[in-house]
Amino acid sequence: MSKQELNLKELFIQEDGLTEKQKNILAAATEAFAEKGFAATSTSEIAKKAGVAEGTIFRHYKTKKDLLLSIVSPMMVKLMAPIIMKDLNKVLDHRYEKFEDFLRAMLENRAKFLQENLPIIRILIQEIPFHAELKEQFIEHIGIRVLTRFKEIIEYYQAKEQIIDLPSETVIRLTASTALGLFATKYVIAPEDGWDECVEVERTIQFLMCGLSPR
Amino acid sequence: MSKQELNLKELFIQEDGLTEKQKNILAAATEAFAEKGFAATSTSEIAKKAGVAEGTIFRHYKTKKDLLLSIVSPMMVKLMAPIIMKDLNKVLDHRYEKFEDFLRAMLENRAKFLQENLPIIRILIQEIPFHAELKEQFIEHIGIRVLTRFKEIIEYYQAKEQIIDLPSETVIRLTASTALGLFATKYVIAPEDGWDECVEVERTIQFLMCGLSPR
Amino acid sequence: MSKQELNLKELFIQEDGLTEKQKNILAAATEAFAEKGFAATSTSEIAKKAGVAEGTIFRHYKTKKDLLLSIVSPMMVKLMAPIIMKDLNKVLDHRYEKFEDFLRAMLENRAKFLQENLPIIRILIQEIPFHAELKEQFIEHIGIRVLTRFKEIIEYYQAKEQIIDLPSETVIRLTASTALGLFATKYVIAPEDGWDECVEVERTIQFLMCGLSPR
Amino acid sequence: MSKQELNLKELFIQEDGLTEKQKNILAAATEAFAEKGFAATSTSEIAKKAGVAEGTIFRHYKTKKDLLLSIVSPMMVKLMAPIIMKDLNKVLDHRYEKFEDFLRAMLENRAKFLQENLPIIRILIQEIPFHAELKEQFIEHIGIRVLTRFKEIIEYYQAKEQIIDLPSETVIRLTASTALGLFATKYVIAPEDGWDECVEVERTIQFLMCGLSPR
DNA sequence: CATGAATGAGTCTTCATTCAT
DNA sequence: CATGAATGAAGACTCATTCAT
Repeated sequence: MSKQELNLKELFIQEDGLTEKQKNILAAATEAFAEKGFAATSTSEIAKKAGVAEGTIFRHYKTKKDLLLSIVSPMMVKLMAPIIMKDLNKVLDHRYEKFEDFLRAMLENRAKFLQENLPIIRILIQEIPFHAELKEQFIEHIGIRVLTRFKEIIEYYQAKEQIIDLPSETVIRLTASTALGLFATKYVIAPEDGWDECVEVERTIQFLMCGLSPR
Repeated sequence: MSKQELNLKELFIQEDGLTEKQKNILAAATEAFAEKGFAATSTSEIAKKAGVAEGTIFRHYKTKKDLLLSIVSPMMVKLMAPIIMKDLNKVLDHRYEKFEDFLRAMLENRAKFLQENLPIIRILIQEIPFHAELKEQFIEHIGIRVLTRFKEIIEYYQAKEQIIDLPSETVIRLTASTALGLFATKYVIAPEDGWDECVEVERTIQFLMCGLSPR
Repeated sequence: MSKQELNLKELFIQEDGLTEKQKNILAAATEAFAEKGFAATSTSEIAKKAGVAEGTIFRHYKTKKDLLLSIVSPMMVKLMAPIIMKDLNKVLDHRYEKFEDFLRAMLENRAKFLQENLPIIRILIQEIPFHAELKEQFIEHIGIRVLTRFKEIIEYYQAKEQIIDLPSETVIRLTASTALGLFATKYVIAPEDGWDECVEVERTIQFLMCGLSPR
Repeated sequence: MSKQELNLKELFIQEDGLTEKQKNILAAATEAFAEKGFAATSTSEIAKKAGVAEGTIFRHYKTKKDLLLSIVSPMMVKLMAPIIMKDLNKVLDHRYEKFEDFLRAMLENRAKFLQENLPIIRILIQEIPFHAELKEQFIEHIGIRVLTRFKEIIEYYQAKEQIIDLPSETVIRLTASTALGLFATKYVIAPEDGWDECVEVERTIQFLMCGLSPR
């Protein structure tokens, strides 16, 4: 069993009511889906990787798609949204006086979340275009709820005249693009050359602060 | 035949040395791959959609993967890289005195390119993680060549002290993230609510100009 | 189910660890291969004849060629070589004083073996030219081992001055040709007219005895 | 074009009324059939090897099987039988006084014939079991006619009391087996070790002379 | 005549899923 | 609960053959 696999198993270990075999299946499926894509992964492959019989998969997950949803949905429903909410509360409770501090805290926090859930997020991003349920769930759990939350925050800092008075959607778009670009560079492109995370994060924050400063 | 299909056929009509059937196949495959993904699309499906026998596909494209590469490779090799190069030359030849003008021109030009090649670019983005050849081609044709060109341009404007003196890679990252975020919002997220393209483009440019202005 | 098929099934019934379906598959494949040749037999045909789903064949035999080897290899590895060895020991242990007695015993024994394994031997003979693995196995199991054994026997009778003092390879060639010609006539050519086996065997033995008598 | 191929083309060059392309097709098909078997050879393969378009094959030979028969039938109808007859006449005209001389002449003559037509004879042997037409033709052209001729000859020498007074069929069987075994050893088995043709031929003749001598 | 694009039935093989053990 | 043999529909791909050029 590879190191990667072990990490994946740990991801599902906190889940309750899951037998050892179920965790194995989820871990194996996650690894395979992330690597080859949902459609190109066979259930027999997952079974072999998980060390269970093919039938066992279907005892726990009615269909292959069910298995996908069982991996990806909780990530949105149970993990992502609540964590975000909780974190956001923390963020606000701390009452970061400056938008810059809020930004720095968020970036750090999301970076950690990403790091820990990379394979599942990969699957989510790759499969969303092909599965209507996923798209709906995403819009419901992430889209609407998270967006609403962010709007409040943006408006909070706009009221304090720390950031430019554009529509909050636009501010979120610009901020999110910049942040996602940072993470994408780190995980998709960077590996090769010298990537100094801290420095790049700081540059990104300064860029955002300047770009969003009130005119 | 749907309107979408007709548009796709037009995309391949300019290609020379392709029979009518080949163009049908490419259009059908492009539509299907973009819609369901490469792995989830069957060759029989493509054949039906293209109005040809399944065998006909394999007369022209040795394997299903060959068909994918025949759609996506020219997009990189023949279309993307050269167009970018040519456009960039135009950009520089025009000697946009201000970085802002360059930015505006680029954004407009790329938006048009995207619009015209959306389905193929979709496929490219979705399939790159699963096909080593695509990744290699992308790095070779887009990654290295385009990046090099952009570096020169960034350094040109840095020398003119119009933009901040960060490493050109960082400037490119920030600019590209913001631009891609703009396009992504337009194509993936926006459709629903009122999206005023011109305004958003202008806001994005202002954001970039401020974010990248020399301190 | 034809009588032939039943006979074939009996051939595989002694094999252990084979399910009923596997035996059906082997019997059906043997019959089909013998009748139409390996390349001209389709797996769907075998499945139908065996009364199983096509997928079932591939659960037990990874490829069609695997199925061929599973029929033909054991015939060489497990059956032919050992039986020959055992029989030859019996032959020598009986210490047939006269070469003629040895010849008669061998002919009778091999005739029985042939009779029982005719279809598989047909396949073996027909497919050997097209499958390198078969050729190699044949050389290893039959060619070298059997030939070595025969040489010893020939030399034994040469030492006793019962047969002519030619190179043992030549004696084996002449004897084998004559024996195989006998069997070939029986199975390939004869069926039609009156074929008195006993008489022909005796004539063949007399022919060999005279042909190989010391000058 | 390989040396083998050139030889094969020469084989068909004497045929009249055949265009260059037809000869190419026959040569290519002969080589391919002999190498991989009829069923495992595709017409496209033959077309490529012959340097013609696929359609060209079907212009000259209605079906693939037709092509097989066009290669193999003349070998029996035009070449084999007549040659045998003519040769046999020569043999008898020479009035070989001794059976031994006849045997030696025949062996030499057939060896040459085999040598020159090896690939086609290979195909004939391999495909006869699977094609009823071939079997019929063989029986008609070779079986009956040749057998009848040989019978006369055997009886001729029996009358002269040079060979044993067994049924002529039996004498032919014994002689043919021995001769075929000689050729088989030469072409199928021998290549490896030192095979002294002349010596082996002589030994074979002596073996036959002794085996068939009147008691 | 020769071509080679087109065909669609057919090939081997894989798949998700079921069910008796 | 877990298993893995069994399934048959579907997958990618090949084939012999046809026909317009």
